[in-house]
This record gives sequence, structure tokens and C-alpha cells, in this order.
Amino acid sequence: MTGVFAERVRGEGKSVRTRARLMDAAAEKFAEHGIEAASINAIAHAADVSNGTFYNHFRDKDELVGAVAFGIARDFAERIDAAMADIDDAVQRVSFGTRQFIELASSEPSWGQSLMRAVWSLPALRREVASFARADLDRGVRDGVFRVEVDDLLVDLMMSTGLMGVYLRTSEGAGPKVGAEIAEHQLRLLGVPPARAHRASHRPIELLAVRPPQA
Amino acid sequence: MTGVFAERVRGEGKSVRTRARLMDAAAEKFAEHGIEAASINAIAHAADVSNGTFYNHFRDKDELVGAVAFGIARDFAERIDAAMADIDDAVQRVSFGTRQFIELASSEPSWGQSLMRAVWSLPALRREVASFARADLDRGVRDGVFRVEVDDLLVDLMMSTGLMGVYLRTSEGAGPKVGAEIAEHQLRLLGVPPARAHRASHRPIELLAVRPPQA
DNA sequence: CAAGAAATTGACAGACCTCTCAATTTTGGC
DNA sequence: GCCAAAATTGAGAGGTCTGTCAATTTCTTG
Repeated sequence: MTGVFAERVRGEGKSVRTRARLMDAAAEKFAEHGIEAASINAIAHAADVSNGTFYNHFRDKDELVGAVAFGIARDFAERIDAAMADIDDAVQRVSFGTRQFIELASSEPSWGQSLMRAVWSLPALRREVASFARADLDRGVRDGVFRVEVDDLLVDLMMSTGLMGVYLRTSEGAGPKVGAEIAEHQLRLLGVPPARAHRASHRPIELLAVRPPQA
Repeated sequence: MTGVFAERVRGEGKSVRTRARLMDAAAEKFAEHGIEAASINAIAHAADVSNGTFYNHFRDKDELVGAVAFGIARDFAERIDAAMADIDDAVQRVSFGTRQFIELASSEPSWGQSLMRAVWSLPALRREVASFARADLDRGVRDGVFRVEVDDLLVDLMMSTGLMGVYLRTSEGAGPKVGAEIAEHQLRLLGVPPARAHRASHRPIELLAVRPPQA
């Protein structure tokens, strides 16, 4: 039952590893029955750690929720950013980013759902995700391919459709095509002509996996 | 502290009135700190009723959540539907419906936020809201003003943007213009030309109020 | 390898929660 | 106004949860 946070800190000191185990267990439990329903006892137990140990690493559950959500968000952002490094076209970047995000968030369901739930209760997290997305929107406008005014609302709407993708994919059993279809809708929302939006969003891409290659 | 459910059942039998009071108190508490955090004791107390009385009316909290969410959704649907009775143009109907929905859901914040939170945990509620929206999308396609294929995903995306509107309006302090702007984005998503989308969604309308006229 | 530092353990106090039920009050039909 | 039926009350049994702490184990460093 080793999780992703734990794999990332192999070889580090004990304290760091225990903290990571708690975060993995938390993501697991959050996704299972919701953030609220996950008790600290249950999380500690799932992390093979006694209840008191939890309080060595986090003041309370809120702090844990924040750490998990931001940890996941940062991880996603870094991985997607790196994978897009050599894509210049804004249309491709938006489509690629959306599709990767949805698949990434769904490939480890506990992460996807933790993120989903946390976004609505952590405004700071929402802003972080939003600012990550915004750069490519501005680029597209500069290049003249997006015919819209980029403001906070637009970014929020892009985000809400992406999150809906994660929700459909993880909770409603939607298939992997959903990512491409949502990307297509997003591009149309941005004023990209339908034909181009369809083409750009359905182009085959190599999906990232949450688990580091060869775990 | 009389709520909306209670006003609606003035003069009915005691059982019905108590039930409505519990639902009002529940919406209040749900919005305050989330559905999970609202204890039955606290709800009963807020409804000026003893804890045991709660169990005369609802088996458990889930049943209450369902009753409140569906009650709110049905109420909104009926009111908006009635107010749109004489609008034929699909573009106008979508824009009008979205704007009314967002304002209605935000005018009684406890209702809006209860609805928001419940949609993500009650698939049946999501389907109900979706099916309500779908009729007008089909109409627009039939009339040739919406240049899209209407499928479940499109409906879900329309809904997610509407819900984002409620969220921004109730939790992020967004102003009343948000409704019109979201409606505009939705119309563009549906393939309506930008100029027409803007015109249709910014046309002045008379907003419904949650509270019955002259309470 | 010794010993101080750091991390972990697990029992538990105190709080709060759900749901039950016998006793009591309120309704509403006659 | 009477009274059976319906609704309400509130105490409390039985749980679960959070956060604390003295005791114990595990590091780590000289």
C-alpha cells in the first residue's frame, strides 16, 4: 500500500517518511468517504502509525488537508509543465494541459477526488491552480488564436470544466475520451474555430502516469 | 428566523410545519459549515425543536439532505420555468434560465450553498438539474441556433459553469454581473456568435426573489 | 557503543453525536 | 369540551473522535 508521497521521499530521514506516509493514507481516506468523514484515527491506522504520531506532524486535520491538496497540485503542475516544455502553440498547450490534468487526476483516484473536494474549501488552492492555467490563456490571446478577454471569470470557468472532467472520470465512470472532449469545448469557449478545436484536442498524446515510471 | 420552506406551508398541519422548520434550519446549518459538519442536534436546536422530534420526520441526516436539496431544486425549477413561460427563443431561454438560477441560488445564500454541496454527493440531484436544462438545449439545436451536438457531457459542462457562478457569487463575493457573463460564455460554448451571445445575455431582466413577494 | 535527542506509542479524558423510548403535551374530529 | 391519536420532549445508552502525555523505542552522533 505504498503511496506516491512515500515513494518520493525514499532514503530521507524517518520524520519525513512518516509524514509522507500520513499524507498518502490521508489521500486514500479522503477519497474513500470524503474529507470530513476521514477520522485522524483512521488515517493514522492506515499509515501504520499510532494516533499520537499524527500530532507530531500536523497540528490538526486542516493542516493535513492543506498539505495534501497543495502537495498534489504542485506535483501535477510540475509534471504537466515539464511535459509541455517543448510545445509552443497555445492551442496545443491548453488542450494538452487539460487532457493531462484530467487523466493524471483520475489515474490515482484518491488524488483526483481529494483535489476535487479540496478545491471547494481552500480558496488559496483554487487560486494556485488558476494562476497555473492562466499563462497559456494569455499566450493564446497574444498570438491571436484565442478571441476572448482573459479575466478571472474565464479562468474560473476553464477550471470548473476541468474539474467536472475529473468528477465524471472518477465518480461517474466516464471513459478516457472525456478529457479530449472537454478540451475541445474549452477551446471553443476560447473562440477557437470548431474544426481546429476538434483537431487539436483529439490529436493522440502520450499520457503521464502518476506513479513514477518503473516504481 | 423564519425560512423559506416554512413560509410556504403556513396554515398546514403541525407535522408539515415542523418538517419545514427543520428543513429551513438544515439549509442554514449546511451552508454555515458544510453538510457534514451540521449535527442533527444543532439543526434541531436551530429549528426550536427537541432532538427527538427530528427522528419523527427523517430517518437520518441523509434523508434530510435529500429532502432539502430536492426541495430547493424543485422550487427553483418551478419558479424559473414559470417565469420563462412566454419566452420562445432558445437563446433567450438559456440565458434567462442561467441568470435566474445563479441569482436565485445566491439570493438565499444558505440555499445556494446547500445546493452546491449536495450536487456533488447526490447523483440523482445532478441528473434532475441536468434534465431540466436539457430541454432548452435541444430546442436550440432544433431551431438551428446552437451549433453543437447535445450530449450528456455538454449538459454537465453547462451545469458546472452555472454552479461555478453560484460559488463565485456566494463564496467569493462576486457581483450580480457574474450571471450575465456566465450566460454569455455558455452561449458561446453552444456555438452562438459572440455578438449575439453578448447581446442576449446582457439584456436587462427582472430577477426573481427567493422570498415570496411581500413575505 | 553510549547517551542524549527525536520520534513513536497507546491509553485515556473530555467532548460531542446518533438514535431510542417512556412520559407528556398538543391536535383536531366529533 | 372531550378524548384518542399524533406529535413532541429530553434524558441517556452506547459510540466515535480529538488532542494530550508519560513512558518507551529508535535514531544519530561523538
